[in-house]
Amino acid sequence: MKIRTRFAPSPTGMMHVGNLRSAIFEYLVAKKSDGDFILRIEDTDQERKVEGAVELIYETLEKCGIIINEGPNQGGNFGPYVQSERLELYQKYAHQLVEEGKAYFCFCTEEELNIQRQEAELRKEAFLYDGRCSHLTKDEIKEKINNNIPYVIRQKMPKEGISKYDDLVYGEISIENRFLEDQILLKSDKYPTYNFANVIDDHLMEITHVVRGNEYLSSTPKYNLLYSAFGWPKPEYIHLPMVVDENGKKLSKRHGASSFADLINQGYIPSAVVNYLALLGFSPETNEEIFDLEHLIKIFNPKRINKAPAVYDVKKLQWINSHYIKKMEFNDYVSLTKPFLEEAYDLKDKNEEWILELLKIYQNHISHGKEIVEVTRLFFNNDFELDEEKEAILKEETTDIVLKTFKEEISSISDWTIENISIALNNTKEKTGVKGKLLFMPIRIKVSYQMHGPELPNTIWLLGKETVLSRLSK
RNA sequence: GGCCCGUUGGUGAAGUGGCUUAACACACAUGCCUUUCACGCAUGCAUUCACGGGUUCGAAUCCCGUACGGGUCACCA
Repeated sequence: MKIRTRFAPSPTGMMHVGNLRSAIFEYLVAKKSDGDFILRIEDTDQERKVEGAVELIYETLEKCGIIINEGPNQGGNFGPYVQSERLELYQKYAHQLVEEGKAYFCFCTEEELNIQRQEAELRKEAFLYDGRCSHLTKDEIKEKINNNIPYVIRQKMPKEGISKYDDLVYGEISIENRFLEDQILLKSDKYPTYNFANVIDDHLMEITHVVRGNEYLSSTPKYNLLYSAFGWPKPEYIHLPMVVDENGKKLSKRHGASSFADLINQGYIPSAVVNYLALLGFSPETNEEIFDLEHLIKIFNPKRINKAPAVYDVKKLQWINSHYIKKMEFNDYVSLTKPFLEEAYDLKDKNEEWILELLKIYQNHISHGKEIVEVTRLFFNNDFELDEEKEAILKEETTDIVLKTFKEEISSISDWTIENISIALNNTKEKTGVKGKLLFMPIRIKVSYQMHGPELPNTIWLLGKETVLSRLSK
């Protein structure tokens, strides 16, 4: 049987990295066995629907190189792929269960239930719906329906026994049935609940492997009870460990840089983000950490997904991204970084050669596109504070003579080239007898206000003779 | 509170009963290279796997308990 997985986001606006990570794993599970990856839009919550969200999902998956086999835009044999277009289906199946006596109409209002909930809370008990509406007679039901009293449809859950299932990652999970509530299948607005629509669609779309976050670990028995009620085969379950922030909390939308679009806007590379996200809860058998999607499919193995929460570590993402930046073609690197530079600084009196050289010397130094702005600030601003460490170096006894000599050497350069600047540095070494750190540090600090940076001659060349002389004189 | 899940170095994370005197990566430190730094290369960094018991000739790996962390208990998805 062909393996089929699905990514089933709700169109609520942005693409969270946690969602993307699920999509990647779902894609990997399918592609590992040459299966199909399906996109299904779960828009049963009318209130949270956001305009343009579906387009954003498409755009994101495309940037990441994830190819959708079936979905709203590409069609397929199991459509429609948008839940709001499948409403009759849910109606039909919910009523089928009612007719078979496996579900019932419930006329309890939200207010009534809230009161019961509060009472249970006062008694420090967990609230479970007591199933009172399941005892209504046929006539009572008919009367209420005729009077247009709103209702929901609830599934009758077993009161005793144990439900268990095998998760590919977490192993056997079991829960006592008495903790399960008669779950709502159809809401009073005639829309299905998430759980119900999910099961119906996964079955009708012949999904073989359900891959999702482990927040569903304990509600999966409920899903299984639904499959059982219909007599349908159950899918395999692969629950992914949760993605948490550095404090161990579930990654929230407030967390900085947690949406894919944010990362791209900061100059992260989609393939690097995919690479990093795949490492969240999975580790390959070999020690490699840098891989593209194609290679990832080869080395992926769902058995190597681990159970402990995965920490979303921006430092590691940056490291991976910087790796991709170093490996980039120079032209691509320019298109990644140049817009950030143009946005942050006034470049109208700089020529193209200068801009390209500036970008070039930082290709090995930045972790994401936007970092080019901070790192090149010294070319556009003069107001920098020097810390104690730098001041200490400027107080070295050889500093004055080094700076004085170097200034003279720079002044006498007529042809402003990197080569000639290197010669000037060398001459300074010869004339003063100072070398190494004591030679370079004072010059670097005076000229760039920094202790670290790319090649000094290149930096000086970019700064220009005038600026260098004026900074050396300060 | 009930139920479910997790807990390996500064950080991420391998490891599923003996090849482990616990991989690898990030970070950090040192050395080499480079007329500095960075890049690159090399080396170092957990006598120990939350804690306490148990099973075993042998446990990070299996069992029980405790602690801590997280998830879940909606007419949200």
